[in-house]
Amino acid sequence: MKRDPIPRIRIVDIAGLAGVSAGTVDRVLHNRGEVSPKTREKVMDIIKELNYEPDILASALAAKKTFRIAALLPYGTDQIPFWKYPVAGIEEGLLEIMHFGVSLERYYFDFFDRDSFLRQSSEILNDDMQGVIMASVFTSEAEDFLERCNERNIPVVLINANICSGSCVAFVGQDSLQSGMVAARLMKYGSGSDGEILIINFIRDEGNQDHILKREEGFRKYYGELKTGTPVLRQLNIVETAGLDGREILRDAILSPGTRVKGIFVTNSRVFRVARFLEENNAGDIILIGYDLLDENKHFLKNSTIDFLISQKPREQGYKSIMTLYHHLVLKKNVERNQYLPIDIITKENLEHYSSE
Amino acid sequence: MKRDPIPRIRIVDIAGLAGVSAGTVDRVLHNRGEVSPKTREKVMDIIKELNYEPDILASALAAKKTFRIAALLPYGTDQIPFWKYPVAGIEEGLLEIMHFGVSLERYYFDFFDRDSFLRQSSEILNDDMQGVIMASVFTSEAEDFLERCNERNIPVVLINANICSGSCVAFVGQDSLQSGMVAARLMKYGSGSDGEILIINFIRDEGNQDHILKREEGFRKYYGELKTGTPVLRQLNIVETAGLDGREILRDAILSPGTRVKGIFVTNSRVFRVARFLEENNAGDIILIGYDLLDENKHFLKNSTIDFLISQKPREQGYKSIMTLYHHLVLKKNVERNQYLPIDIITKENLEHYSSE
DNA sequence: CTGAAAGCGCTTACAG
DNA sequence: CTGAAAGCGCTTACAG
Repeated sequence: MKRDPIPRIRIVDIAGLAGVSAGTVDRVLHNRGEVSPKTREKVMDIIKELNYEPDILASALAAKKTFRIAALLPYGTDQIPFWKYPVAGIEEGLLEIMHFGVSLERYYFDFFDRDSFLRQSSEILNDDMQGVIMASVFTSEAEDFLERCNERNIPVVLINANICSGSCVAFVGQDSLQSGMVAARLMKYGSGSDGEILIINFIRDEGNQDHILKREEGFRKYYGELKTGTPVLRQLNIVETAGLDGREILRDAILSPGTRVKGIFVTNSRVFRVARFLEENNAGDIILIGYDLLDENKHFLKNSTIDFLISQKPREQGYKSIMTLYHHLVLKKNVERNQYLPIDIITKENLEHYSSE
Repeated sequence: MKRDPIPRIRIVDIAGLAGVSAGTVDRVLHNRGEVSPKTREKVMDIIKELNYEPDILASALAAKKTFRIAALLPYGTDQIPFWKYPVAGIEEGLLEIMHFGVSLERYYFDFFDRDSFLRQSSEILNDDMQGVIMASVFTSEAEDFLERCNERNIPVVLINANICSGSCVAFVGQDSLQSGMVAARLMKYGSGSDGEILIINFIRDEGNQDHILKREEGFRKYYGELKTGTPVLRQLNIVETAGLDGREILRDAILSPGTRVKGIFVTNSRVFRVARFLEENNAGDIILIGYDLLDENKHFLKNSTIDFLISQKPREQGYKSIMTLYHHLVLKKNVERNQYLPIDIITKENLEHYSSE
C-alpha cells in the first residue's frame, strides 16, 4: 500500500550519464541551440529513456522569468454586472500560479464602446505582453486584434465568443446552442405540449449577438425534434435601451386578450426585466427561464418568479482561461482547443450551494 | 494600466533590517525556538510591517520535506463504481501540489466489509501519515479512527458523511437534505399536484445510511411546505441484495391495479435498477429522478427513461478534499470547516458538457 | 541563542 | 560548441 518515494531524476544525473555539463543539458532541454547535433542526440536519448520531467519549481525560481498576461475584457457595471465574475475567476487562478512568475495586467473596456476596445487592445500591443485573454464583444475588431497578435506570436485565449479561426490557443466558453436545448427541455417538461411559448431576445445596436441567436436556435431545435405535439413558439426582440418602452412591448405580447402564454424563455441575463413585469402584473404562474446569476435574477429565482436560470459559470470561465494560458505558456503543454463549460441548471433550491456564481 | 513588478521582500532583507542572519529569521518564521525574545520580537515586527510572504517555491525546494497523505476510501467496484470518481479528483489535485512535497498513499477498503476498513485504518496509524482523507462508511468505526487520529494530531478531512464532532479539519460533501429538496422541486414541476409519488430507498444491512434518509427527508420537506395540493408520497425500501426479488417488489408497487404512480424518486445511485424495470415494462412515461452519473444511469438518462440525475460531483469532492488538506498542512492556512458541493441537475441535454463526472 | 556555509534543482552569463 | 561558477530564496546541520 505504500509507495516508496522515487528519487527524482535531475539535470545533473542526465549530464553525468551523457558525459556533458548541466548547462549543455539545459540548452538541449530548451532548444537554445549552440549544441552539436551529436551531443544533442545523446542527451535527448537519455531524457527520453529516463522519462525526465523538470522540476518546475526549481526552474521558476532560477529563471526569474516573468510571464505577463493581459486580460482584455469589458468591465462589470451595474448595467452589465456579468463581467465581474470571469475577472474573479481569473484572479483566483492567478493566485495559484503567480509563484511561477505569472503576472496579470488588466485592460478593461466599455461593453458599449467600440473605441474603448480599440484603445485597450492597441495598448496591449505596445506593452509587450506574453499572452492575452480576450472577450470578443466586437467581432470584427476582435478578429483584427487576433490577427495582429498572431503576427507577433502572442497566444490568445478567447472567452465568450468563438471567433478563433485557427489562430487562437483555445476557446473557453459555453455551447450556446446546447444551452438553448437545455432551456427548452426544462420548458417542455414543465409546460407540456400546448399553449404558447415566448422567446425574448434583449438585443443591442452593435456588437456580437451570436450567442443569443445560438441559444434561440437551440431552443427551437429541441422543440423541432419532438415527436409529440408542440406549443406555438413566438419570438420577441426588445432593444436593450428600450427602457420603459420594454414594458409596453411585454404587455402587448403577454397580456393582450387572446394570448395564452404558458412560458417565456429569455435568451440572456436580462430575464429580470421580464420577471419584474410578471410580478407587477401578477402573472407569476407563467414559467420563466433565463440566464445568469445576477443579483436581480437571483432575487426573482428565490421568490419563484423565475423558475430556472442557466448559468454560464463565468467564474470558472475566467479560471480556466488563465490556467489554459499558463499551461500553454509556462508549462508548454498542449491544451484543449475547445473548452466547453458545464451548462448549469439553477433553481431556488440549489442556488445556495452553487459556488461558481 | 500596467503594474510595475514589486520587488519581493526576502528573508535576507528582513535579516538585514533586524541586524540578524537569515537563519535566525527562519527560526522566528517557523517557531523553532532558540531565539531570544528580544530578537524574536524585533524580527516579528519587521515581518508584520513589511507584510512579508515567504516564497513557497523556494521553501519547498530547500526543505525537501514530504507530506504523506493517506486516502482511506472504498475502492470502486462494478457494483459500486461511484468511488472511482473521488479518487480521480484526488489524483487531479495531487498533480497540482506534488511539486510541494505532497505524496499520496492509498488505503482502499471494501465498501461491504467492515473488517477491511478496520485493517486499513490501523495500517495508516502504523505508517506515519501526516494527513488523512476518509470516507466514513462505517460510522462508529470511523468515529473511533477519527479519535485516534486526534490523539496523534493527524488532521483528517471527511468526505461523504459529516461525523466530524469538532475534531476534523473539514467536511467536504453534499448537503443531502437540500439535494432531496431539489429532487422534489423537479418532481413537482413536472408532475403537478395529484397522483402518487414513490420514494425508493435501496438500502443495505449495515453501514451508514444517513445521506439516504436525509435525502428522503428533504424530498418530503419540500412537498410539506407547499401551499397547493400535493400528491400522495409513498415510501418503498428495497434491500440492496434483493437481486431479482427487487423486480417483484417494484412490480407490486408500480404496476399493480389501482396504483397511479406519476413519478419515482430513487434516493441513491441505484436508480438504474428502477429505470431498467420501467423500460422492460414500457412505463417510460413515469417521471424518474435519481442520483449520480454512473454509466448505467447515463445510459437511461440518454434514452429518456431517467428524467433527471442529481450529481454529487464526486470528482470535485476528491479534488477539494486533497486541496483542503494541502492548505491546512503545507500552507498552514485556515480552511472552511463545512464545504458543501454544488447540487448539480443533469439532464440528457447538459450531460455532454458536464465535466466533473 | 546566533551566524556562516552548504545545498535544493535549475538557469544564466561568462570565458574559452 | 561547451563547461564552470554564481545565483534564485529558503532551509538545515554545524560550530560556536
